[in-house]
Amino acid sequence: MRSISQNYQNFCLRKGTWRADEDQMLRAYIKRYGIWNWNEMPKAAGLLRSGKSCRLRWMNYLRPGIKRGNLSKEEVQTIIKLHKMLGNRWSAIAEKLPGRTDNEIKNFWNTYLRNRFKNNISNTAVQAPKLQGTGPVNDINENQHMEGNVGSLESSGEPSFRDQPFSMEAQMCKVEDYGETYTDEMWVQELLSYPNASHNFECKQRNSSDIDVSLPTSPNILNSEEYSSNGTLPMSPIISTDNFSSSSSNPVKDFNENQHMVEIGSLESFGELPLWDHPFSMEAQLWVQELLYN
DNA sequence: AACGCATCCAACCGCCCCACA
DNA sequence: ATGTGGGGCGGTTGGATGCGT
Repeated sequence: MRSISQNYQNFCLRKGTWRADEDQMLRAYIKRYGIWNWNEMPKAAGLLRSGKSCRLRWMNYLRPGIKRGNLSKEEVQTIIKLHKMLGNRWSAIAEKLPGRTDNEIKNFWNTYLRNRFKNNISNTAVQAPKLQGTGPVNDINENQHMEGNVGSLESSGEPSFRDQPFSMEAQMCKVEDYGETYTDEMWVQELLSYPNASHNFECKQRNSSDIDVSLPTSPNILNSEEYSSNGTLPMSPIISTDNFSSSSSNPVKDFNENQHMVEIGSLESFGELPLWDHPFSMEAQLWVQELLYN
């Protein structure tokens, strides 16, 4: 139970964006006295801020060693990899990225990645993530070749992943993930193992046997050389059903002319799971591959 | 120039965990 | 065993900014 004086103090506290002088006061105080008690420090430092607010400001902005600016390609890859393993444990992910904060990673993920999956954008007008004040809006052109940059990916000097044309078969058949070759089957299993997917799966108390992720026959595998030299991405790529068994239990039952998976096993029942709410768009696939491709 | 919409991200909020009395 | 407070975490909000018309 909070005391009246505590409530009064909280009432008097400032909120919102930190001013430069507040930053300076907090920085100077911690430099001199160190961190000893977040709730008491603001008063001692002469700040009209809550301890929580001070802690957050320090941890996410003022702390020495904080990196500002775009995430590097390597950092993005690390985030994706760790998110696969850890889910939304942003602080755990941040530990592996020196200078990056959990808040920053969380924002990045929410903005650039989750929304990419969530949005099922028209398959001929794919918009790449836009970076505020740092780069151009990226559009995929009529030939479905992405142009521009994604975060700081363009700064690597390496040929853009987007410069490489992909057939839909190639996208579905192979994704390089840190040296691992992903088959279609692995791809589906990987997505099923997605932390949120399993969470929602548990919430719905579904039997795991409801989902059959096996692919009775393997689709043709194209290596990177093959699909990078295979001409341009077709305007309306359609994955050949010949690549899959016609088994009714096939999770990748169909691939329609709109480049969408019509049904992925029982996944359509994951109502509240954004990833599964929408079928994979061309954009989502390209985006993931761009980030994972070496 | 002005307006509306979209996007980003710093900051806040509520909850949880843990140490300690 | 229980209550309390500090710290940490993930989810969400809203102000700032960019962009298109």
